[in-house]
Amino acid sequence: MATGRTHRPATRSRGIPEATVARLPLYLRALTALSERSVPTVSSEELATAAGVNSAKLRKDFSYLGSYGTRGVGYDVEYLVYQISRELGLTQDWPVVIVGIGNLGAALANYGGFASRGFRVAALIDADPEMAGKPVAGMPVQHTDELEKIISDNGVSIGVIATPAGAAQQVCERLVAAGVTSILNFAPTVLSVPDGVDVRKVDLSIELQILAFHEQRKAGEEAAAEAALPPGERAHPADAAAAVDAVDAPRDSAPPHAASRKGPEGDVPAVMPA
Amino acid sequence: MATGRTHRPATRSRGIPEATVARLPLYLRALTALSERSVPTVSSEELATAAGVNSAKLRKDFSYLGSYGTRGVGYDVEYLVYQISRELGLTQDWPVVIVGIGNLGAALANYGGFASRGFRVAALIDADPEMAGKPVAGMPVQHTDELEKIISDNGVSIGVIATPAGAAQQVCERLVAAGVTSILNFAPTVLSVPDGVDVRKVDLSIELQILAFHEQRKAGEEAAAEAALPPGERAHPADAAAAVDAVDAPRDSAPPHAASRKGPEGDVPAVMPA
DNA sequence: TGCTGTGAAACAGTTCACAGCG
DNA sequence: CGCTGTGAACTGTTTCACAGCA
Repeated sequence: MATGRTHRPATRSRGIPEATVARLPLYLRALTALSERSVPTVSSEELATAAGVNSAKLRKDFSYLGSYGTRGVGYDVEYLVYQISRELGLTQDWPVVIVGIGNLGAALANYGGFASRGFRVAALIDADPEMAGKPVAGMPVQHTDELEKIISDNGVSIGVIATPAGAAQQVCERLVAAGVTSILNFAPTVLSVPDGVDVRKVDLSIELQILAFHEQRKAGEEAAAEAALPPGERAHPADAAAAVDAVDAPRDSAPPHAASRKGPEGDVPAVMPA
Repeated sequence: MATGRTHRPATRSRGIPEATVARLPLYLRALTALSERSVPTVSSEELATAAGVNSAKLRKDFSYLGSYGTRGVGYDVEYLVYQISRELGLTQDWPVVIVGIGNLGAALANYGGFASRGFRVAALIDADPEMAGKPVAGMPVQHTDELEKIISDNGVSIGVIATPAGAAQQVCERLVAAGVTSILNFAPTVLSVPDGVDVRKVDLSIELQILAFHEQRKAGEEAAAEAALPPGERAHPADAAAAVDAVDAPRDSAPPHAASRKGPEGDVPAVMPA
């Protein structure tokens, strides 16, 4: 996902693993909730539950930041909130621009969670001249022509792309040329960026497709369980899934395109060839 | 993220790694684009570039699905589209419900990428009686009271939660009780679900926070480069980041809460203790 | 005593590099 | 000869289990 690690020769310390970084916001959210309830301290166990991870992982994660806990007691909530915020760079304000004010862009502009944690929407930008001047989330939409000026006037380094796929790469290039070095991409396309620019993507339909994969597999397992095949050469889950498939029959798109192929077994894979 | 792997003792084959599954939609998208341009075959190199990964990874990924390529030539685009679609379970139709028709929910309802790849929005559900009956994306919003009936009447197994955080867990429980086994959660909260239910989450502010982390680090590295400290005991990037911090001064939230702490070095870590 | 912090083991994912097939 | 398919090495992440401190 995020790319462009500036090759640091691992000079000991301060190499916080990417996986850990990705969880810090989760911990922060849980801690903020505790803080609001004026809970003074938490154990790794409690906090881990609240954040939806296991406690060993949480402790390991925190160990990369330093020794902020007290043995026998736990972690001081306020202090941890501060340390994690600082580590994430949230003790400063990050102006962001949102480019592409369609349904999604507008929803993002209205999303409160943005402002609440160190991010400030500096501008909304859209290519449609009709949109220009119209208020969205209490802020006038500006035209793409202004993009470069907006970026430099506001010192924006984080851009959010919510344009259609076709426009994304071009917008991305303009953002980068204007000085943006981190991009959150909602357009369903791969962005190519120069080294040193980070891109993270959020793709709704990809997430659904991943769920569908697991869903299909579950259906397969049920079927397999019900079928109660004789043991020995037991069917593996995918067979059952394939069976379900056969019942439903291929829906749209490319039909099997004849045999003459060497997939595991024509189209309905049985047991993998040894 | 996705949980509830039904412990299969790895009876050889058909254990497609989660990381690979997460990339299949990416390959599929790239392949679909090629297919539309009537490109008959691609090499791993070309396809990898289009999908934004490296070719070794792509070949390894495909090797989990079977041997679908031709040595010396590449992959047949149409055939691969079909195989990946099938593997992902997209040869069947998945009805989904969207719960929570606020800005984001409405944007999701209007999002075309849903329908285009095997997913069909079966219903839009909201708790607000005012919303009931109103058309969103050409479809009347239904009240939460109908949730259970909608799920079972349509055989929905995938639910999308776009409610405020406070309502998410409750909605989740109702969805699960009604038969949903895969959930895509946009609410900024941790959902707890029984075994066998998959949850994937999309959290805008988390993505931004991860970007902020890297952004801060970049700023730190620049500063370190400019400062040109004497070599030998070279400052590591975090020091510079801390320095930036000091200039900006802690913004909102918890102040340092005094010394008496054993973090790397009080509040402004210098060089890590040996 | 109860909890953190962390080495060490286990596991997952990526990259390398090349054998082997069309 | 060019490209796939894949063992093997490597890198990153998670989990275990327990020493050690408050």
